[in-house]
Amino acid sequence: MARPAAPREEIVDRLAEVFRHHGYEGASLKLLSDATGLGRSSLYHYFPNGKQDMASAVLERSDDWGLERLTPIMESDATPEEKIRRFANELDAFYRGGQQACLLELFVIGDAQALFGERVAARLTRIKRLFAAIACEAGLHPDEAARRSEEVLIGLHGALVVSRGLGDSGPFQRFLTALPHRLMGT
Amino acid sequence: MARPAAPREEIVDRLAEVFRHHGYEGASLKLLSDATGLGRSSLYHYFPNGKQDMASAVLERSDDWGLERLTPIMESDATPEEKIRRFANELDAFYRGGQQACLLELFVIGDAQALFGERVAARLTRIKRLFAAIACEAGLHPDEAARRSEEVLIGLHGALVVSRGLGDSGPFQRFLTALPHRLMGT
DNA sequence: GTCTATAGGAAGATAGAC
DNA sequence: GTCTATCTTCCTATAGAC
Repeated sequence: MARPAAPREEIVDRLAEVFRHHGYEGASLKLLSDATGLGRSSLYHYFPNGKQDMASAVLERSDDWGLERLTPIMESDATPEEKIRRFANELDAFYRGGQQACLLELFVIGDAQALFGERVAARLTRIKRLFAAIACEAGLHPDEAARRSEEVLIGLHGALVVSRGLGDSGPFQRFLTALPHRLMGT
Repeated sequence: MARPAAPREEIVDRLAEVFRHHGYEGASLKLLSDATGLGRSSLYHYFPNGKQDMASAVLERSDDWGLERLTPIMESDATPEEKIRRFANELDAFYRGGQQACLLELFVIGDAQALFGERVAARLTRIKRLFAAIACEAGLHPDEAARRSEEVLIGLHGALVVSRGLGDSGPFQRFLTALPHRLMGT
């Protein structure tokens, strides 16, 4: 049992680790309790609806991460190339070099699908639009930007799956390196 | 409870459906029993080590599928372009137009990771080599073929995640269409 | 807020009759 | 091979004292 996590944000971060490692169904209350250092009762105090609330909070915090880390980059006056390069750095840190699974792929399985499927779809769509916006900024035709942003969204999640499946960060790293060219290159 | 499945192959196919829909941890014996029409005892008769054996059989059958459906294409005297086009058709059928999850991504989560992680890695590597072989046949330099086969492997799994996450077959279909060009195009 | 205790059920797995 | 019955363990969730 880890030391107790005091601020709610840190609690949710530790919950996220468990969900990302074990998936929704595999994340038992015992694992969630151990990871946070909080007893079952304390968890239910913070999250009255139990596991479902915890997963929801984790998903929301992941949304917040996007707003906090990605939006400022978008709104900066950097060039599109520079923006996408910073994006790549953020993604690299967020997914720990590709060894950390994405919640979105975990939450379209089994019970979680019914609970969070729509939120997952919405989030995927938002990320895709973000990529498309950068490509448009770089001067690509909106249709071409949409096509490329889908490719890049696919590449991101595929690279995570493959890197984790092979136990090798290489594929994810190579994807991030090629990302600017994939999105906007000729 | 579905009608009983007689031949072992069909039993394993039905087990696979459950694993693909619910993941390893989410696939409870009740679900597995209902899907096959076999009681618990019967399941343990066929699979003495329970769920672990069932998942193993499912993984093995998925390997067999590759050998039965993909190897003949590889060994045919079709052009590389024709081979990859047939590959795409097989993949489309196997993943039901992109709405069916891949076992490999499900088995690198939680408990399944420890049990099947190495087999998953081996299988990913084999698929990658298959793609690379076709690209080589098409005349690409081995290094370039390796690079492209990784991209295509990433694209395949990413397209599955995104299509399922969005509840839209479009991304997977577009990936399959672009597959020949991605692997061998200029 | 956190503790202990426990309900109530579902999980994986097994035994023995047929 | 399949059935019923059962075991043990684990699960989510709640109640009530502190």
